[in-house]
Amino acid sequence: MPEGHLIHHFADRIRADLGGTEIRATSPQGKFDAGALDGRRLLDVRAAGKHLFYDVEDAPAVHVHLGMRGLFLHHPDPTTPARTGTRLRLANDDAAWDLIAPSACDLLDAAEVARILAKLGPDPLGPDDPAAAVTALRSFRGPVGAALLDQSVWAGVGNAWRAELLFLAHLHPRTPCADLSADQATALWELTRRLMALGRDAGQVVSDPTDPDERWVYRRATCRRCGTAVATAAVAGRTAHWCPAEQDEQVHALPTR
DNA sequence: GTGGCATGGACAT
DNA sequence: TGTCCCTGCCACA
Repeated sequence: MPEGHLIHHFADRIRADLGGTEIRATSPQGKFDAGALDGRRLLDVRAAGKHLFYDVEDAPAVHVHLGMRGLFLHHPDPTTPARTGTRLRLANDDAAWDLIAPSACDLLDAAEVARILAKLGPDPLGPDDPAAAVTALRSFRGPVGAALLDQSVWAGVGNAWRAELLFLAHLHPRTPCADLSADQATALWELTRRLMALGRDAGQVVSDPTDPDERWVYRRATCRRCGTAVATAAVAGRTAHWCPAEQDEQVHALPTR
């Protein structure tokens, strides 16, 4: 679940529930020292790609990364007991938000936060910067299927989005980025922004707005559009899914640059 | 009950 | 490229 759209989704919800209020911070699991945050005001909750930051008044920032297995749990009743293994609970009188199994939950100073942000490429759910996004994608040395997972190219895309976006763009995951035309790269960026924004608001991957629970190729046996058996192979170390009938290897079909 | 896999990424090699 | 780490879910005994 935790690709960039969900991180933005949770940042929006947690900000709405807890932002601007004094929070109680605890670590039911005991693996995090919440003392520096407890009783202080939560100023903001920010998402950048797959990273989330809590800005707390007069305290270091909390950097959260869910990795593959982390999750946020919302409790409308803040007295609900936390499940065992809850790394961090932030609560006020109206709600509690629990963080489970993150790959990162650290207190960072401003320089360390800046260092993380500096490594990230344009975020499709951040301010629109098509020129930077297109340049980053087209100058990547490798296939587009690897570029989309590289957070320094675009920040927030994960394996599920990679599969669905490349399907909709008719791009084979092994298409070299150097072969992408500016128009293709721009179209892919715009598609990514549009769908990930729907995904952020819905709290799930949305690759067909008319049927948000469906996928075109990701983890499917057959292509939802044409029925061809979905092909899979590791691209950049993760399983890529594509429709061999609709996503040609573009070795010869070379677009204008 | 067990084992394998996974929507991620850091680090060693 | 391989290894490791955070846990949940599923298929299979």
